[in-house]
Amino acid sequence: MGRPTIGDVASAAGVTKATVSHAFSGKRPISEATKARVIAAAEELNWVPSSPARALATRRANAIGIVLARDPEILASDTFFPAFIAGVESVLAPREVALVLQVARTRSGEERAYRAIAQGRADGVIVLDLHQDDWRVPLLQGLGTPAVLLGAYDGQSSFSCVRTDDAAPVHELIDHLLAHGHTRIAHVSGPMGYVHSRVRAQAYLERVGDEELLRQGDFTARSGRDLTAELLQLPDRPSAIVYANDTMAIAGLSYARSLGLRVPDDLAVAGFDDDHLSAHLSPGLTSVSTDPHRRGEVAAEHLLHDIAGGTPRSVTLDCTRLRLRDSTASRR
Amino acid sequence: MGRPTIGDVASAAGVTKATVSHAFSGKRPISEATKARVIAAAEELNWVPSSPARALATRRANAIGIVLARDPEILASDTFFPAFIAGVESVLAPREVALVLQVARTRSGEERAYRAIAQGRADGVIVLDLHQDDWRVPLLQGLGTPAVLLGAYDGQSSFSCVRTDDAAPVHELIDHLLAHGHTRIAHVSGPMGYVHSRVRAQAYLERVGDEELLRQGDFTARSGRDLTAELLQLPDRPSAIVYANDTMAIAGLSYARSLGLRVPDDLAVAGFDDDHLSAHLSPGLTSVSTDPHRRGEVAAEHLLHDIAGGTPRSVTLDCTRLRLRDSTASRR
DNA sequence: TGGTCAGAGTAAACCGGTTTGACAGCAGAG
DNA sequence: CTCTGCTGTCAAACCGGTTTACTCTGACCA
Repeated sequence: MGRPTIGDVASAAGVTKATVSHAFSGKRPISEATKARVIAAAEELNWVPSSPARALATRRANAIGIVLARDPEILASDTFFPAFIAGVESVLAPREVALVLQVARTRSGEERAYRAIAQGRADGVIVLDLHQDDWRVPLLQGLGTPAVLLGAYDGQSSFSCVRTDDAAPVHELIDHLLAHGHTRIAHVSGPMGYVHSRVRAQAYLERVGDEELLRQGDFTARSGRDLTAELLQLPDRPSAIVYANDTMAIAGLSYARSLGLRVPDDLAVAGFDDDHLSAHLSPGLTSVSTDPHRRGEVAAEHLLHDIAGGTPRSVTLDCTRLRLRDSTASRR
Repeated sequence: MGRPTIGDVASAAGVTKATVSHAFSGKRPISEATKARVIAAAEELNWVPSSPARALATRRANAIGIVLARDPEILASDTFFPAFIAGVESVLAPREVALVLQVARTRSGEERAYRAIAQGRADGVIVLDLHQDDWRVPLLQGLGTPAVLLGAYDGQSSFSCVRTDDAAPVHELIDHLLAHGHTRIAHVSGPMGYVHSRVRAQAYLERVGDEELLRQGDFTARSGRDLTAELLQLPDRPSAIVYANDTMAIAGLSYARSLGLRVPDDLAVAGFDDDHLSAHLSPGLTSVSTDPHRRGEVAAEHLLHDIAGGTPRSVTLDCTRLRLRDSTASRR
């Protein structure tokens, strides 16, 4: 005999499947005596309801999904992701909801993954790394799957949104640099397709005015290094570089140093994300902490709320903070 | 009408459910003409088979599980985890197998999670953070669930094992320190319940001989700091400290510096795990890289192999490498 | 004394797939 | 000309739960 089924429990307790089901769900009154017998039998047999069977019958997977389009390699060096997942799980775990993770490399694979989720693998999804006019939003809307968008979506959507104010800390940072005498401030952004990259770059431009010192990177250490090299070769090189994440900032910082430049005296450097080691670098790396843990919690809460039938709500979290450290200390 | 079912596709194509199923699975011969009609109908309706239904019928979830007993907070600052997941996913993604992640805080929650997986949420599990005589091994054996153990399990088990040689790089490191004149070398370990912590500590003891300078930490920055403080207060304080992970090492390093000690001149420091930023610290942190990505790949491959009915196999990967950097440079 | 109603439980339908057994039609062998 | 075998399809059973419709008691009320 394989794993025990509800039928085994039922006959062990001398009742029918329906009674066992009701005894556990409480959706129908069951006498105390019977309930006790059922529970004892279930315990005896070590019965746990089959989740596919339950999912099929209730149309609830008791799971939420996240589809990652990122290259697994990039995932690995990302500081945002584990903290975000941890936040999500801290909400999911007590309710015994599982998290289904799927990585897709191609657009069609990604689409299949979302479809698979929509038809039963999970009850809803959290959408990360929003693009402008992201195609996933209409897709999910068409599929009728509850979803929570992380970041600002500018189109129409009936989904909950969890936003943060990324512009404010960038403004604050640039104002700080300007106030300390920097006149040529560069920015190494993330891919402009991402809404969050664009918002940061936009905030930079609002203060700096033109795109002369704006370079588009891709969040990898390699691009941080290469674009730093490019910027430092300019005839009138920047005295400060603001990167869209810490990984690029650190790669840039190391490279500048390898040229003999001193940080912050010859070049001020700032990142974004506040990797947990950034405070321990030497000099400490100025960065913007974004509390991905909290964002994970809130996103998960909103999603569960929507799945339960609540009306989608959008929030803007106040959780971005500029962390000034020595890499942008005053110039002597 | 809700999402299309196989029945909708069948009637659209003018055949029965069985024919649709066979047309896709190829388990029975179907004429080219019919097959084309079925596929067209499915495409037209945007049909994707319901995974709970399929899972129920085939007893295959097409997913593998990982249960994390770690506190979500610790997860967030862990460098091993995202890279490991990335490795796992790089094997899973092309086969369209999903990864089900469950975090449990209590022992009973953890047990429920494993039971839930065993009865259908997933087809197998990867077991992380092995303890000595880990209770999960007999549990999973009893449940009959395929599993892959990450690390050495000393008891009997019929599971595949993916091991690494953690002792060799520790030996190499300590020999290096001894060769450079260090006589008092301390070790801040992880919790001794973990096999990997124990292996590292054991390797340390094999070279150092006694436990006087061995302290048990818990992988958090806080414990790294506190135990460093304790060690540095000793009358005959150590000249080198080897930590069981980078997070503790960095916290210890910062603390030592805050006391005015110079690294490596007054105190040599080494970590374990080789966080991607460790090479960029200043001084660069000596550490041991363990290639979690590769371990994830291999673990996933073994698990899929076992799920498919293969006989479990154990491997020892040669993927730990000592990375000597300035934090343990020669004393002047 | 008959009617209503709540409580406890049963039997069967259903969720959406897969798989098995049966069968019709047709080709080739004996 | 029948028998066998193969191809292509259908109908029904099955996976393991949940849910609905229904039955049977016994208590309460008028």
